[in-house]
Amino acid sequence: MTIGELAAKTGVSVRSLRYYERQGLIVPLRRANGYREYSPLAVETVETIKLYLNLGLTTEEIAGFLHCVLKNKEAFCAEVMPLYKSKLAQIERQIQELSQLGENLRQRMQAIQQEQGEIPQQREVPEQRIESE
Amino acid sequence: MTIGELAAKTGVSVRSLRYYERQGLIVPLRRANGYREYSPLAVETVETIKLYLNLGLTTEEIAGFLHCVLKNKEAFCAEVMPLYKSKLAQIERQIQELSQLGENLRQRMQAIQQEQGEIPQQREVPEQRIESE
DNA sequence: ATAAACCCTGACACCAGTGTCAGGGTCAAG
DNA sequence: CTTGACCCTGACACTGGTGTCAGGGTTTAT
Repeated sequence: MTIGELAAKTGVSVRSLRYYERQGLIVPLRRANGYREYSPLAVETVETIKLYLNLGLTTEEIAGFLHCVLKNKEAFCAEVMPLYKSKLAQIERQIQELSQLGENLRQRMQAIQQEQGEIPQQREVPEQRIESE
Repeated sequence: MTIGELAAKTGVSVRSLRYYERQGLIVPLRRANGYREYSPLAVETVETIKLYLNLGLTTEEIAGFLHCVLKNKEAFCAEVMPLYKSKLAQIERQIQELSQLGENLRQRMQAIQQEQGEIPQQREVPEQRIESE
């Protein structure tokens, strides 16, 4: 199977397949002419990679346990749980930060609306101040 | 005031001040020797930039209304509200996506723990499958 | 034999802000 | 006059996955 055929079967671009290879996720054989030769199992491998990418893992993280989960059930791969835990913690940190940002934005928006309510006549904006004055 | 002095007063690195200048946020005068010369007002300007960066705005977005808010109250700058609204919507989208990711992770973690509970004997991992086999 | 469709590698671009280095000028205190 | 501290510009790196192009080789069907 050539890279183009694998791309068609999995919906992953040729570009991305070559990137996964560089990341050590899927390393095909080579034909005499230099073309990549993928085994039929490669389809399942790529689908697995897609699954973990959709879980928010990076290719580098996936590289750490992909070989294991291709041969075993996820539960047998000791690398997986700690990774999921730290990834989940990281996601929750990000949500926390974004929530704080959103709260700040809401407060500012509310403050603006109050000011506009207090001074309904919309004053026109004067000329801008330039730092180099 | 030189760029180093402004950096010391604001806690913003020299590198970042030059970046803000390239983004059009703060444009100082130049001395005869080419050194940047900042007015005392530059401190306030940089503090304002910091405030908006902390709100999650980009330098490009800040550039669109910075001149206005330096001269007026925020409420008088028509550019601000729509920007806040779209930024807030964007943040909420990101939170939504992260929450979905986290939910998926939690479900996988739970599934793993159930499997481990059902099959307590920890089988050792066999040799890895290599794609190029 | 030629054209179309495929393959190869290497490289730049994107996003955003910052660190850091190279290579060179300036200024102030000793 | 020399030294150290400061300033200048330009450039690369980082993050992470993908698009895209250049420049070139291969294969397949006509």
